[in-house]
Amino acid sequence: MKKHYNTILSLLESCKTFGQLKQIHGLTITTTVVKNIIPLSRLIDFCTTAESRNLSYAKLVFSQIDQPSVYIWNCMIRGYSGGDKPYEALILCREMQRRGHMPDNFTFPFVLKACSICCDPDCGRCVHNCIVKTGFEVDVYASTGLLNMYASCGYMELAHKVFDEIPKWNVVAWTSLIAGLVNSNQASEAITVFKEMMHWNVEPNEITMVNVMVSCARTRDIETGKWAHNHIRQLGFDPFVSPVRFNVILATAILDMYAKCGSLKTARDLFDRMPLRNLVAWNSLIAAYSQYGRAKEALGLFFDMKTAGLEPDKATFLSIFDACATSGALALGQALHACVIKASIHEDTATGTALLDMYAKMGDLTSAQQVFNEVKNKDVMAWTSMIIGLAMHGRGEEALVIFKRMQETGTVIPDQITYIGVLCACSHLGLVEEGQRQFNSMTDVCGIVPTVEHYGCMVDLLSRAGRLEEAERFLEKMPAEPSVAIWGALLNGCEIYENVALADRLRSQMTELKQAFGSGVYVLLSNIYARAGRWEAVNLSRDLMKHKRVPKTLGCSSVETNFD
DNA sequence: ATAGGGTTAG
Repeated sequence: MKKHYNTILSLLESCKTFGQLKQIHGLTITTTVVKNIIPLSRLIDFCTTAESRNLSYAKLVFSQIDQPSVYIWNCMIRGYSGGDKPYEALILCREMQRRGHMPDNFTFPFVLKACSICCDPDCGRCVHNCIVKTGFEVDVYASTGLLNMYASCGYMELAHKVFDEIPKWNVVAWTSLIAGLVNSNQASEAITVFKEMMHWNVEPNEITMVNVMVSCARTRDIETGKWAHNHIRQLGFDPFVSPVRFNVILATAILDMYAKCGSLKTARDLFDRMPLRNLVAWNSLIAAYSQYGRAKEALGLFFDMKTAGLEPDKATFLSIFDACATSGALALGQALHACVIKASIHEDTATGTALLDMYAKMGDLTSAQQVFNEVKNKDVMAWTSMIIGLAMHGRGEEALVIFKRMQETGTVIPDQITYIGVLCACSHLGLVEEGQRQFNSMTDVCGIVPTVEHYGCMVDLLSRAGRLEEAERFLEKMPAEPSVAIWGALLNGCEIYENVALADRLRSQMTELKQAFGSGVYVLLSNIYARAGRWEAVNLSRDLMKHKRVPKTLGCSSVETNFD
């Protein structure tokens, strides 16, 4: 009996595969070792660790144990918290308490992980209370778990509070806080926290630096990014210097930092030096080429990727559809549309949106609408892309119909971009009252603070309709300096409706500004004065250019070019 | 005997 017991324990020790485990389990039954808690614990441990997880088998063994120890409960909870049914971990934890076992310092990290994955901060709060009640709030693992739980549920104030109460901040606690800030779109705060961590002389590790790189990428802070890269080198784990144990995630994060900040040459160089490139690395560089207007190179890299044997995923398609749109590669776009359908991701919200956006930009609104109709869960961006696509192509009525349908869903709330499309549609249709109504409900009902673009749309709308005084009033209300396009829209109205007095006022206002104006504005002004026979004023308008030493090339608008 | 933080996208 004792001999069997020891044999089984040593067999379990060296057990590598699930097949072996089942044999050993059989052995415990035939040798009646089965009731002994230690081999059972080992069995459960094996079935609940990440590499060899088999939860149904673990559950089977578990159900045959009369009095599971806390260790066994913990293993089961660990297994579920890392599996595809994390809420089962929460149920098990409750069951464990019902059967008279209090969770311990090992239980909490697992349960909190389950709360994070389930995004269940209410449950997380209960666990928090339990941690306080059982006196484990001083445990660094429990606190870090809490910190992560709050951060991943978006409760950064609570995460901060937990962090502040940790007695001694180690690198993991700092990194958790940094990661939490990154995940809740507070990348610049993450950098601040990182600098504070350095101030406390806590040495960052690779995971810290991944988060720092992501923060620099998101904030386009290449200065800190370069500094951090250099620091990684000094710490001796720059994957591009010592690729012995190449950390592909850190390498990709560094690559992406340079890529997002527009240092495409450096990014490309690093990419070429990577001994191992995963899909994320390819996607990062493809996205950068696409976003920095180098569509041809994005497409080239995409084909290289296919040659290298990698299959594009959603992220790849997003960049590629954009690149197709800007380079006018309709045939390729259509072929990839077929690929997307084959991979059955055409119903995916982001993919569908990128696809419809591509068709809309190329003027194929029929296809754009078809794609739009097939998108399963249309979010704001899907609706907005469709609205802007229609508005851009002079199909304002349909744009407004789509907007109405969007409001009727009652679940999708328009954002500031949606309203740009809506106001643009009104402007092209000459629907002054409708445009004003929409502008008001945007601010009053939706609480959106209008940006320069929104005011620009209103100025454009009113100018086209000849309601120049109202347009001027909008100009005065603008939160920032009007863009060239807005001055242009108003001057355009002055020209059409022959309002020289307003043109005069605008000219003197514009002369006061530091901003540069292109020859378009000058031409407009000159025309207005010339038509009114005010030849002496034509020279005044020329001052607008002379003073600011503006090159005679046209500074065209963002508002106009995007939507006309 | 069990534990915490990581890369790409509109």
